[in-house]
Amino acid sequence: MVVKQQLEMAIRHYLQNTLPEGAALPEIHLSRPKQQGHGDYACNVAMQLARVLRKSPQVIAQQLVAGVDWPAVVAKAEVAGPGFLNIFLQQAAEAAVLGRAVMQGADYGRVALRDDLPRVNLEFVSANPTGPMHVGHCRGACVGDALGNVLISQGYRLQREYYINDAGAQIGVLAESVWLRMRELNGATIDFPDGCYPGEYVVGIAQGILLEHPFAVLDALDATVRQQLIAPLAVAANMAMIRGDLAALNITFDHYFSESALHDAGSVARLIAQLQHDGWVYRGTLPPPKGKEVVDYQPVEQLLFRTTKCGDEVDRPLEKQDGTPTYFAADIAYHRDKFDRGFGRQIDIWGADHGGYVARVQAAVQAVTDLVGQPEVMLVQMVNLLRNGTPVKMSKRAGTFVTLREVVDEVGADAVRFNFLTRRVESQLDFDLEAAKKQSEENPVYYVQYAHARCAAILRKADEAGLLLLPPEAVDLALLGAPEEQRLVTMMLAYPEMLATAAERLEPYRVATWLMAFAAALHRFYHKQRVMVDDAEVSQARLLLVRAVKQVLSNGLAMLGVRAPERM
RNA sequence: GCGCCUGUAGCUCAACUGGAUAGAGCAACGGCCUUCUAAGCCGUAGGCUACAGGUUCGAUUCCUGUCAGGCGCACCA
Repeated sequence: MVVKQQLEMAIRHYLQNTLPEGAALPEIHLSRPKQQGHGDYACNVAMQLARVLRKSPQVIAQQLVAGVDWPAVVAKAEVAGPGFLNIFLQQAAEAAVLGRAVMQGADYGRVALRDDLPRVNLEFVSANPTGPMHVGHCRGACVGDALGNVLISQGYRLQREYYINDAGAQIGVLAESVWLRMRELNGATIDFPDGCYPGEYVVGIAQGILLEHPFAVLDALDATVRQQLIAPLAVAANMAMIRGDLAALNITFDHYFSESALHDAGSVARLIAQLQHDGWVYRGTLPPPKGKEVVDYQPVEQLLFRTTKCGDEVDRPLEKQDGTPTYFAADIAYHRDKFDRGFGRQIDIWGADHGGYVARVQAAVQAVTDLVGQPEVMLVQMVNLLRNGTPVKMSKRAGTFVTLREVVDEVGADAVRFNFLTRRVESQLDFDLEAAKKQSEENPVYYVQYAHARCAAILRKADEAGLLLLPPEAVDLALLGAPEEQRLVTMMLAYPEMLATAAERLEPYRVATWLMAFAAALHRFYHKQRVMVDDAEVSQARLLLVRAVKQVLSNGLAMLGVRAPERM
C-alpha cells in the first residue's frame, strides 16, 4: 500500500473513534508541502475541524500528533503554522524507493492492468482527410497521445482511435479538386473556383491516381461515377500523408474508423429509425439563431432530436433539407458504435471551435447508451502560430497554412511535443516558430533530456572505472542524507501519485511540469554532490540514486513520447 | 445578445480541485569549468495574481459584478 493511503487510514481511524456523535468526518487531504522543512506530507484536517469542535486548530493538531497510531514509516509528526500537521517519514524507509525504481525499471509508477475499470476509447486528431495536417492539429495530437500513455500506465485498457470524416460534401469537393488538377495536368487551363482545395499536394494525388487510371478513361466517365471513383482514392492518399505526419511526431493509432463505412453499413439510418421508435425525434421547425445574422434563414420543417431533454439549449436536426443525415446524426451513430464495441468510457479531444457541439453530443449519447456524461470532451484551446512575434495568417483557401510536418521539421518532434504538453489545455497559447528554433538549445525539453544524459554519463564513467554496482539491498541508504538527495527521493516517491492525478483529471501536462522540477533537482544535486568519491559506500549509495533518477526521468519522458537520450 | 474558455514577473506558462514566503523556462545583470556533460549551477532584479465586492481560520483558486482577449451560436464538418 502506498504511504499516502496508510497515513490517510491512520488519521481516519483515529477521528472515527474520537469525533463526537453526529460530527461529519471531513475529507482527509494529504498534500506534498512545497517547502522541504514542512515534511513529506501535510494534512489540514485540524483546521477543517476547528469550527466543528470549537477548538483551536493547533490544539486539535496536537491531539492528532499524540493520538494517531502512526504507521512505522513515520519518523515524526508535528504541528506547524496555523494548524498544519506536518508528517516526516523515516529517511531509510523513503529511500527504499530507489531500489523499487531500479528493480521495476520501466514499470515504476505504473499500475497493473485493472479489470474493474471501464475500457476507454480515446479519440483525437481526427483531422479531415482533405489535406495534410496543419499545426492546429498538433496540440491535440500531442495531448491525446500523452494522455493515452498516462491512462494506460494507471491500468486502463485503452484504444487510440482516429475518426475519418470521409463522408459529406467536403469529400466531393476534394474529388472535384483532384479532377481539376488532372485536367490541368492534361493541358487544360483551369480557373480554380473558390471552394476548391488549392494545395500543391492535390497535384501529387492527381498524378498518383493518373498512373493507375488514364485520363482518357476518367474523362469518358459520367461525372458522378468519376467522383465516386476518385474520392476514395484521394482520401486514401491523404490518410497515408496524415499517417506519415503523425509518424513524424511518433504517434500511431490503434484504430482508424471510417465515417462512410458507418453510412454504408446502414448504422446511421438504423439509429434514426431506433430514435423515432423510442420517441426521441419529431418533425419541427427551429427558430432562427439568435445574435448572428443568418441571411439565408428559412423556416423549414426538419427531423429534430430532443437534445433539450438532456440539457441542450435547442433541439438539433438529424436530417438536412435534402433529407440526407447531418454530421450530427452520423456522430451519434459513431459514439453509439463505440459503446457497442464495449467502451464504457469515451474520451474525445476536440478543438475549442467545437465547444458549442459538446452539449448536444453528450445529450444524444446519453439518450442512446444511458452513459451519463459521455463522451468526456477535452476542449483544446487554439494555438496562435507566430513568427518573430507576428501572427502567421493561415488560410486553406490561399494554401498558406503551415503544416504539422513543417513545424516538426523545423523544431523537432521532441521539442514540439514537450512544448505543447507543458500547458493546460484550457489555456490558449502562442507558439513562435522562430523562438522555438532559436531557443532550440535552451528549450525546457533539453533541460529534462540533459538531466537524463547526465545520469547516463555518470553511470558510463563508473562503468569505465570498473566499478561494480551493488544490488540495491546491499546499499547503505542512510548515507543519502543531504537535502539535495532527499529532495530527489521525495520527488520519486511523488511520481506515482502525480501520474495517478494526471490520469484522474485527464491532465497530461502534469507530467511535463513535474519532469522540469525533477530535472532541476538532479542538476542541483549534481553540482552539490560528487557521485564518485573515495568513500566506496557513499559512491554506491549515490550511484543507486543516479540509476533511479535516470530510470524515472526516462519513464516520465516516455509518458510524453519524448526521447530520453544517453548522450547530448 | 447568449454559451464555453482565458486573464499571474518584460515574454511563454506553473502553483498538487481552498493552504504556509505565488514558482519555472526565456529575456536582463553579476559570479562558477586543470576532477563524473557549462544544453548546467549559484546569486541579483522583476508581482496590488485584470479590477471591485463577497464567502472563512486562510482566496491566484470558490461566488457575484465590471473590463479585456479567444472560440462558438439552424439546414457545414
